[in-house]
Amino acid sequence: MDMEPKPAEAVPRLVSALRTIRPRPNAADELTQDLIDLLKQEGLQPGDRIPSVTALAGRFAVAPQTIREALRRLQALGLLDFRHGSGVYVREPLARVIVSNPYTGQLDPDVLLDLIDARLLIEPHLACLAVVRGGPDAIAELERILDLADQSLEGQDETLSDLNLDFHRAIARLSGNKVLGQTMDSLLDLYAAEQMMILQVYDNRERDAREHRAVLTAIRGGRPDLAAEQMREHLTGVRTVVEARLRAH
Amino acid sequence: MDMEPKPAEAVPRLVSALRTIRPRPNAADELTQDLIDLLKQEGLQPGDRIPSVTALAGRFAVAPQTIREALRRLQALGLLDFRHGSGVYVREPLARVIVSNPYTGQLDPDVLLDLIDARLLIEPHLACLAVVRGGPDAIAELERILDLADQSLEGQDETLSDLNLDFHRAIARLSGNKVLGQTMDSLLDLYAAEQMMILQVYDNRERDAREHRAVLTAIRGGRPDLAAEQMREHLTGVRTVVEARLRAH
DNA sequence: GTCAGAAAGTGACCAGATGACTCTAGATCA
DNA sequence: TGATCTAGAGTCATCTGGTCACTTTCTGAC
Repeated sequence: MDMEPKPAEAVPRLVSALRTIRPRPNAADELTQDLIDLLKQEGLQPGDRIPSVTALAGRFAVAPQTIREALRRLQALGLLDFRHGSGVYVREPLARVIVSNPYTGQLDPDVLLDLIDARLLIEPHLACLAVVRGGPDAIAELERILDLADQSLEGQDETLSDLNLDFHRAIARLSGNKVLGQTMDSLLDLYAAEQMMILQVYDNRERDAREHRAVLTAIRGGRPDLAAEQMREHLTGVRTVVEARLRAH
Repeated sequence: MDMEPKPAEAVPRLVSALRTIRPRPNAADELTQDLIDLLKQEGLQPGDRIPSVTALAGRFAVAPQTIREALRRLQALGLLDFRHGSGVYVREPLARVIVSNPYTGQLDPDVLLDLIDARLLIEPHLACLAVVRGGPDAIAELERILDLADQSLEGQDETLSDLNLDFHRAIARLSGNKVLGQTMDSLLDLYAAEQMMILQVYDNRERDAREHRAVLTAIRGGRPDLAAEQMREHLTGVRTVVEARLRAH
């Protein structure tokens, strides 16, 4: 029963002819969609700078504040990156469909365990797919990440942690399933934030390195079931350690 | 320096004493976090109205526009709902960690298939968990949804579609894993939007109803493996239909 | 009691201005 | 020559103050 009294004068979308008058309520709502369409159309990639707020305001014939509100939404979704005095930059592929909430403070312990359980369901399957779809160059990439991690075994906590997560992300990407890849990216974002906060000294460096190598070996050997099993064992170990650590506190 | 004539009466931040002076750049960044903390602390639930923009501006001693930018981010994450002339309302549990991008236009065909494959990995597992964790009242809820769906078999497309998706969401919630539950909610949001756009007349009503009943029967019978298998079969069927439909076009 | 209309509250948006930060092209200096 | 410093332009961050649109509520007439 939605007989809208809204006059709804067919609005010409971006590209060329701009609308003459933008209907009052929720210009920013449509603007957000229009903006992302425009940025996609211009083929902007992560790292690229988008036009300035004032330029966009001129282009869409709205006030700069309205543009800012629309861009803020895309920032919340992790798609854009604001840099004071410099500009607004693309951060993630603009077609990304699944994202994580960047404003979750510290996760509840049970949510953290749910998160690991989710990884435990998804990642072994991805490792399996990675065997099927991974070419030589992809395997070389995985190897490169683990080599860098080995070199950082004695170094910064954060660097090593990032590299280890990169390994997991790379496998997710390798699976070829974009949705699952983005889902894993989001889950790992959450996990990384948590790791920085309460798992700072979770120091199973050698063990992580060993288990990651085992996964890579299985992938290189073309053994999907083994890759899944190694990944499962690895994450089960992680879960055990995290659970013990949560209890300790 | 910004020697503001502003008296800067020590702003009483939430909880207790926080920073005295808010650093100029990116007030909205911290504001977003502070706002969500405040709303959580006040125990606001989905459906509740949050304080007005001007009230919040006064409370945090910033301009209304700054509050708006912060709230826009939470809107993009699906946590808040702006209603012109009425107020801003809580839409989702504020602790939600995984969300979908509401500004994805039409999904690429391969992404849509990836989406179904993701469901195919996750949902059978959730159906299995639902058997273990589901009590009598939960099963009654599932039954209620399917009964309503049956009554809508001849009615609105959209109503039936919503009910069918509700069935899947309910099972995801039943699993007890909050992260996987939210992940499924996000995936189903994407699927629902797509369904509205290109699968309008995907009309396997009776078949859907039958297969949903089969899943429910397995859950009620306390047979986890069977529930997973029925869910897998159901989704495999969906995938086949969607794939055929995509090829047809 | 019902209904229409006024009034208040609230969001949507614009215009204009100031401050702060980044980046770069010249100018300066060793 | 080459490195360093500086001034300026470009850009984001925020404030102030206003107008309009929509919703909700209350009031008064019927």
